[in-house]
Amino acid sequence: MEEQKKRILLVEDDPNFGTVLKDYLMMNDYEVTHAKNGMEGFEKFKKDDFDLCILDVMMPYKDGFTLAKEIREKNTDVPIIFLTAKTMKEDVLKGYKVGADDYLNKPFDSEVLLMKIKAIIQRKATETISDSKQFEFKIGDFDLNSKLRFLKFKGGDPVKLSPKENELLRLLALHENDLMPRELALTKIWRDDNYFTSRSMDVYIAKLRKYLKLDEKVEILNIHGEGFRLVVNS
Amino acid sequence: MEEQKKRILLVEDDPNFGTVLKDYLMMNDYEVTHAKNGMEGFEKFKKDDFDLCILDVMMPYKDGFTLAKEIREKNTDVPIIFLTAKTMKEDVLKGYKVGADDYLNKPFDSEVLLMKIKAIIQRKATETISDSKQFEFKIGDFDLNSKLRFLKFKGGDPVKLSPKENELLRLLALHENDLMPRELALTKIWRDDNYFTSRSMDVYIAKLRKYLKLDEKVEILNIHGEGFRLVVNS
DNA sequence: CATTTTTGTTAATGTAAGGTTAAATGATAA
DNA sequence: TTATCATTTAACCTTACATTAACAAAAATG
Repeated sequence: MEEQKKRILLVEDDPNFGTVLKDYLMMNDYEVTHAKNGMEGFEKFKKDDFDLCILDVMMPYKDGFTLAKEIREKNTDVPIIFLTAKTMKEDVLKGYKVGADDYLNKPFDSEVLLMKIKAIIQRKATETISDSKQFEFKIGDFDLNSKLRFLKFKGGDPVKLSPKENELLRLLALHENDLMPRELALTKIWRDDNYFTSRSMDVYIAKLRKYLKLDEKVEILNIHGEGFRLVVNS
Repeated sequence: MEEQKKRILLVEDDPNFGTVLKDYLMMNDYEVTHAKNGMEGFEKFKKDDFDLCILDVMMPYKDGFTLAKEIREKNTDVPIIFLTAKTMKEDVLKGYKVGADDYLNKPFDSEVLLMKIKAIIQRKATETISDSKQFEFKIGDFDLNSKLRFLKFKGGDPVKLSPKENELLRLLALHENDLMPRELALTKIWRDDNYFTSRSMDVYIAKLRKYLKLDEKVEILNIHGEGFRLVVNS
């Protein structure tokens, strides 16, 4: 039974290198879409579902980081590998901030790249078991539509949620009645776990609590030092 | 926001390099156990729970790969980072085979190492969502949920437990009707066994007894000089 | 039985985490 | 640009926790 080939988006402006790499990946049973710059890369990304993105950092018009940021806005989960010239520490660090899964210094060994690709795709595969896209939730008397970013109470008017409010409430809902670790929200939503992001999160928890007050059966409890718990009392 | 410090097992035979690295990691808020060879590394690994292992590949007696294999037999999940000299492709590939999460070529940039450590530990944190076994206990008429840290008596309201209360009660429950040695709790929970931690533990025993008074069939007995025993009389 | 050691209990203290509100900054659209 | 909204930072406050102290009681020791 031939498994579905994994799809890779390769964004690389050097035509020679790009082509060689694409061929090499295809020889190894990946389906590869090659974009020649950041702009084109983003267009192709929007049109298709990819299992992995490989982005060159240095590109004219739109560099790899900017592209990665745009990609992350659309999709918080696709793995991203950066290709950086030499050992540019700056780049590496910046890459991790944007949510890179790995980076490689050019020139690199193609077998190593292959191992990394395999490892990363497999990792995502195991993660994505319970992560099936869920965007609509019933929370007590509320309906949350986190695709359209609104929260509706019984018959009332839907309230618009800001992106952060929305993502946070969605994460809580995904773990309804269970612990939603602080760290999880911070890394998934804020992509950084420090004093300030943590404070920011608390502010958003307060906002959500305000919204949710309409239904007194619904509350967000804190588990000191661990995280929060969205409970619906019946 | 002092979350529990993450624990790293560092196995590195070069004493200078090892010590420097250890200090650097400790300065960055990790708890580091330094083993000077593979043998010692494995002993220490068995004795404790670590969030991450950093293994030098080249070591006398037992090299990093062999050690990694042994570690994997005990634990399929701990992230492992290899330190390999130069760009030894062989090593890198072999490392991935053994289930490495990453590798670094010596010499490496310490900031990069730090980013990798952060990224890897965070990744693991998000993966470890549904481990709901071994966290729920029935103690007489009580239900202990030690993941959500609450203790519920029959129909009553759940009482929140502090981290220490929770861990201690959980340890007692794991040994229900049996001796739970003082030393065990002190090393597992307080990570140190001295006069003060011992006094602190007694304070927590008192707190637990207070909670458990609701059910007169449940009590915590002291075994002088040995430890405590959680008994449920039927 | 007197003394030392271990355990029991309560209260005080210091620190960290979380809550709340408002102001400052950033980002976006009119 | 202004005006508007989203997000972060700041300030201040409250609560939660762990430790330590102080003293009482029990158990062991010789």
